[in-house]
Amino acid sequence: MLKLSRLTDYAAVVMAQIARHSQASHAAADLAEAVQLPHPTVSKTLKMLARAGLLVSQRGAQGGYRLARPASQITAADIIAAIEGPVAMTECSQAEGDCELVATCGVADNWQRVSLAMRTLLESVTLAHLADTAPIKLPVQLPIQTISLSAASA
Amino acid sequence: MLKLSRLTDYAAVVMAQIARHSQASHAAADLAEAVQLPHPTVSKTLKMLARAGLLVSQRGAQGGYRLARPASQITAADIIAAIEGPVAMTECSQAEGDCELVATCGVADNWQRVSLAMRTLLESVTLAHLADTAPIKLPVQLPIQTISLSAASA
DNA sequence: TTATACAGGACTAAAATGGTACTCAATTGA
DNA sequence: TCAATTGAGTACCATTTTAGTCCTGTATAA
Repeated sequence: MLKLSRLTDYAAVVMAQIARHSQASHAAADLAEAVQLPHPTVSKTLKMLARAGLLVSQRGAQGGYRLARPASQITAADIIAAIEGPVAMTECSQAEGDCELVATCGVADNWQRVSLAMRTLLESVTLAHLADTAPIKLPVQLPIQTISLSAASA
Repeated sequence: MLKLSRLTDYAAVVMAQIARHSQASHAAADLAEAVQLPHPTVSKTLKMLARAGLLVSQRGAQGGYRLARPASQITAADIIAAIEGPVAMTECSQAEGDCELVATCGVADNWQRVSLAMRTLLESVTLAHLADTAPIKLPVQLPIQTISLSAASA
């Protein structure tokens, strides 16, 4: 299904919630209440997002989380990477050389190109888009063979 | 990481192997040998691909698997769907109405649009592309807001 | 100094995934 | 018609990943 993990899904929802009131500081408990999810889980998600540099945290009374930068400068790829690690479709498209089947595989190169295209797509979607109630406008897909990714990337 | 499962990865490799010699019938054991993977696992993968209608199987002596249609008419999305089910990024983008958090979620619509764009991308990559040793040419990504997906799909 | 709120880590339960084994069914051809 | 070949189906187990909880520590504001 190529699905996001549930935590990643939560992360997106929570980030959107924060983005909609980006001036204020948000306590984990308040956010959990707002999005109707278990407190400890939301808390865990927030910690991961903060460690990835997408949120900044403030301890103590009146503390909480705020966006580390404007919502328009945080991408879907950032959020996914914060929870699941770098966006990559196959093992070998993240860690080079770990796969001892390269010889018999024969599709590695092409999967990596597809993977790159997906990452590009996810990088073109910002938190501002996600949080917006208006429909996102996504890049148009021109017919195949308009451009060679190999030329563009390598 | 938004990764494919290992079985899906195997499926792609095996399909590419078959596509490169699409005239012949391929026994599961031969394919396993060719791609250097455990027989039972390859066999399982082949069965799933056959059940999804991507391969046709022939029992008995001299039997084996063949492509159900030309490699240019089998897409990456087909292969992924055969093993993992329909391509969808979130729970709610496949089964409508199952999520009781719609009210507090606020990002469902937009995730679905992203999901659709990813599916479109995967549908634009065919088995013929994957099996080819030459680099795939992927659709060019024009700058955002060129076209509204909502207008295109809904 | 006390209440608030995040940080970090350990731990457990549940689910998905991957892999194996075994038996059955179909086809070919001797 | 029988034996060899090869896929089909199913049940099972091991491992890993994921999700969720809890506890203790630490920083901050009032």
